[in-house]
Amino acid sequence: MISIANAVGSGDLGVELDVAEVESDLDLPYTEYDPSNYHGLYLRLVEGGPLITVYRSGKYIISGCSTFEQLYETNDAFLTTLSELDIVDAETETGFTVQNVVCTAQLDDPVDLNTLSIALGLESVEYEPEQFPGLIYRPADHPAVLLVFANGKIVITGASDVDTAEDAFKHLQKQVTTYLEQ
DNA sequence: TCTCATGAGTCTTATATAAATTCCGTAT
DNA sequence: ATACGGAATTTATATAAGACTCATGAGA
Repeated sequence: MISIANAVGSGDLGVELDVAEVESDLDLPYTEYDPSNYHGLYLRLVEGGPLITVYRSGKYIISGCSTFEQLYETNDAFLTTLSELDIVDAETETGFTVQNVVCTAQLDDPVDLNTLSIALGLESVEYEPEQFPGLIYRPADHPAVLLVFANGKIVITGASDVDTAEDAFKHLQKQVTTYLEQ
């Protein structure tokens, strides 16, 4: 009932890098390094696949994955590629961690966002339709942020695992059901 | 027929959300 | 000098506005 749209993870290679040099050493379908635009080196191991942003410090971010499996596989492939070029040791432990998961879900029915903002409690809601069509809900006891749209579509973001996102969504569903009954 | 204008329809961008990262500018 | 905020990236979501293309009509 909820599906992952984007998973983001980060790790640390533990070595300082000359990212311009790394870019030229790699033979990838996509690389981009333009310090005047951004100081991170962008890499894609697969065309159209997840994006890896590598920094001078050796820290890196992988984004654009639609499953955790793809995220970890991308991380493994990235480390393998780097170790083959002797940029890092094959045994490098990067402490790769999932940082954020963006999920989508759908409520059974359309919702009136003005009514819902009152039902959820104005203190935890931001809803300014002229600025953005979605209602922004930050549940007090769930570490995630939900975007609720009038047609019932939901975006859950800010959670570091799917269970947390799912709990937050279930909580929202319960609140919506309660408000419908009143 | 050719050119210009206007209309319609499509496409892009901005708006907002989270997280990691580093660097640059500003403010104290 | 230190501290802090904004910048770019990804992704779903939905609105509006502006940019843009193509067509058709009218006037010359």
